[in-house]
Amino acid sequence: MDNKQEAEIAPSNEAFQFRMGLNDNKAGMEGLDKEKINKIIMDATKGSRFYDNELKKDQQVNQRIEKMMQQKSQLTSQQIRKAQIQVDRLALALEKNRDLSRIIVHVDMDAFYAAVEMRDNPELKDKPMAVGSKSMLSTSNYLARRFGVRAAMPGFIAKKLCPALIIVPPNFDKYRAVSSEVREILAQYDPNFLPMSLDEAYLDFTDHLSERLSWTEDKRTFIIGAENSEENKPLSGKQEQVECTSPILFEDSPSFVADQNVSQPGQDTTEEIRRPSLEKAVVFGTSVEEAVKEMRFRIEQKTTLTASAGIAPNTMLAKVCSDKNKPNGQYRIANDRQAIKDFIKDLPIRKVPGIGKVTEKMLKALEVVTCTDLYQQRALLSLLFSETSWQNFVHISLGLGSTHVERDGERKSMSTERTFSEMSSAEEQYGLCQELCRDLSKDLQKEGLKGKTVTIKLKNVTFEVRTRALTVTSPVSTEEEIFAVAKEILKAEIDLASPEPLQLRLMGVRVSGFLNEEEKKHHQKSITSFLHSGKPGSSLSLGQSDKADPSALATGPQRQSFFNQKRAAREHMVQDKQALCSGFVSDDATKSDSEGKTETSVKENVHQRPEFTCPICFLKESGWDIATFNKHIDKCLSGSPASSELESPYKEGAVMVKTLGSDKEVQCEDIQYADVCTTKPTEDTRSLDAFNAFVINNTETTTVQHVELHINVDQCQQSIIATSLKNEYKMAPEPICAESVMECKVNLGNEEVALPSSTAPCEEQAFICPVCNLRQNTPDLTAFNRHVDVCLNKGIIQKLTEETVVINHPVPSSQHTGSIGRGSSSNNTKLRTKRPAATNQNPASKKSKPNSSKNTIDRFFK
DNA sequence: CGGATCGAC
DNA sequence: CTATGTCGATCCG
Repeated sequence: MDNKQEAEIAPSNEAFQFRMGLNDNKAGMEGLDKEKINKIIMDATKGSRFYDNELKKDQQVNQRIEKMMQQKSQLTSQQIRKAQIQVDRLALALEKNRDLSRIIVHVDMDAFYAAVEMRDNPELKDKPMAVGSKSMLSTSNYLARRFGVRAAMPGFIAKKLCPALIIVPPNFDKYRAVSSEVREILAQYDPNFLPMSLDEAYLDFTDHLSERLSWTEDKRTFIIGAENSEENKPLSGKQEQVECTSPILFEDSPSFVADQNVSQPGQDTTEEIRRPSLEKAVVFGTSVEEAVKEMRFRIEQKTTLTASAGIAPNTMLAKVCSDKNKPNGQYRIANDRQAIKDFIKDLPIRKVPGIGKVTEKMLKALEVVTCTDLYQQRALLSLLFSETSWQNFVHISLGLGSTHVERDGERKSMSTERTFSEMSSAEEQYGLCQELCRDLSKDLQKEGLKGKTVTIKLKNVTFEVRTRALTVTSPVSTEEEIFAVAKEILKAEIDLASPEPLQLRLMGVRVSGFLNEEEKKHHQKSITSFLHSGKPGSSLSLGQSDKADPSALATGPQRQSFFNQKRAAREHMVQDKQALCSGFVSDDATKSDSEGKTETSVKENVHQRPEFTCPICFLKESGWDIATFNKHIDKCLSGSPASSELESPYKEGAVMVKTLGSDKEVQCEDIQYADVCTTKPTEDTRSLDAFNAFVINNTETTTVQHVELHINVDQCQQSIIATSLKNEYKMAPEPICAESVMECKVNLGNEEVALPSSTAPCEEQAFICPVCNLRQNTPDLTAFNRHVDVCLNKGIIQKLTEETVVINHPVPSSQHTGSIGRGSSSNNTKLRTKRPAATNQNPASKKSKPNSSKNTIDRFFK
């Protein structure tokens, strides 16, 4: 038993291995070496129930890896080659589209909580300390880190590593206060900066920098020791300025405080810096580095705390950079492709945000450790991981990331949970559950949220976690409402464990499935506020409103909402967009938030016009009373067309066809554009042209033989362009149209993707009608387009639902028949796959099947 | 929709 | 004695 245990534990111990930080354990300093640290941790860990559970989790990961390796062993070189082409195509497109125009900064306060505590209590300054509780630490100072004391480590283990460790309970209010001081400074470099937590934020410095270029020197001059005057203003505004005659120009790498406390940020001589006698003016340059130094300088002046920063062309790289010269340092990757490549080359994947412990281990099993490995194995990875995952990998290995900082949308859930000493009595458990519901309901009501899904989370004394959820029809928010649901779930769990009591160490309650703005209005049956938020036109203003006021719930973050989609679709169909505004509130009404004013103006508006206009389908009706009108809107909102006059939004389609000769290199001339509008010509040719231009620029001379098809439906030009780059064969936003055309056109390389057998291989310079499959060897584009138009008009376009359109082909070609919308033929499934949102920062997740965890589930709570 | 898992702070 | 709390995303069934 023992032997076997040892053998199994050995490889798993990696999970507990301590990772030495870059700046740890400098020679001559007090501390522990890595081996000692690991031994102490192991001794304190082994045999605990926590450890048992960790081992079990580790085993599960190992099983996933095993499955993955087995999958890998069954791959043929053929498959890999094919995948390689696909992946490379994505990589090529991404590379072409690389945006090097932005300068993103990630700021990160050094050991934030610990630093604040040390600042406010001089006794702590030269002692190892950490902030947290006996059971869990949230951060430690740099002295404590030499002993291996880290965030997310239980206090009792930290004490074993470092008996002298002082553990300070957290003061979140204080941290929040300091944080907002810091944020005031950040806002001056990017008013739209994105805070990730109290001590971290992303900024887009691009705009600041271009302005900064024209700034006079005094706007970039600051005084040391002036942090107490509400803000260290640029010199020009200062009256009591001191000896600005000899400004200190900053040198390159050592920062302003470097000479005073380079290795010991905790022990800095803040008194001296503060003392007025030391006041000096410093001038910062106009470069990025200087600007960021200036920002860090001001943070330190104001708070006596240091920050580190990373500067890069995108958020992912900036984040990695900010870690590079921490603490109290900064690092920049130039906006230059080669610089990025050099940086990425040996970067361990674990460093990149989104790659955690598990992903690291899985990739390690495939001998992927650095970003270079990640790139080299891209084809393999695309076959072993989910689409979102491998595409994320490709992004990472190319050093790509989000190039803009955007605030998150509305919250999706709210929860509270508590850990406690073992609890077995059902009575107690119900009581606790109610208490949690009470707390949660308070929080929910603070934000005015109601949700339809209640989830409870239970953790065993053996650390097994299980969650149980229930979705109810009417949204809940009060303690009673939530508890009514939570109680049911809890009861079911208690009953399930039956004679045995539940032995819990944690319980949590979560509410999700919030009503969105529309649904809220809907629920209130308040048509006035509905109209208020539904003013057309606001979504056309190029996202300005978003940035300007992210807190404006009424109009702001609802970009992707059902309502806006409908509205946008409708707007696009109407030639004169101005016309839409008639009958709605005027601009200033939506703009100002003075409630009474807008309310009345809306009411008047509705009152004075006996004619109602549905804000969703824009149907006008004069005979309605408000009740009928509301009913109509309800119907419209629920997704079914409330009016038969509602036109199909799928009026336009445009197909881009590239016809390539076999094994011939593609030249720009080979690319033909066919506009196959169904019933109406495409309205927005400008963006279509942009799209074509892109494709043409993008083909270069690849040897890949393929046909691309892009369907352009309703208003989504932009997003289609963006997403089509991600994956060529999934780009059609309207699967029906895409498939029906694809089937006769697609010819993806010689041995590649299976095609309908009747499709003859394309010949060079030949046009094939996407509808009737007719081949025309005379390359007359206009004639061809005319033919396609005619052909399409013969086809009957039927609107089945809001989302599906079926084209009945006049040509009885076998592969065209059948309803393509629902279940359809095998190899086309990809075409129908709905794309994920085109976000860059996706945490990786795996495709490999979940381990049959039946066993563990059955044994849960035993 | 429900449940599990990952990842970040 | 003693291993957090909260949130979003993703994947699978």
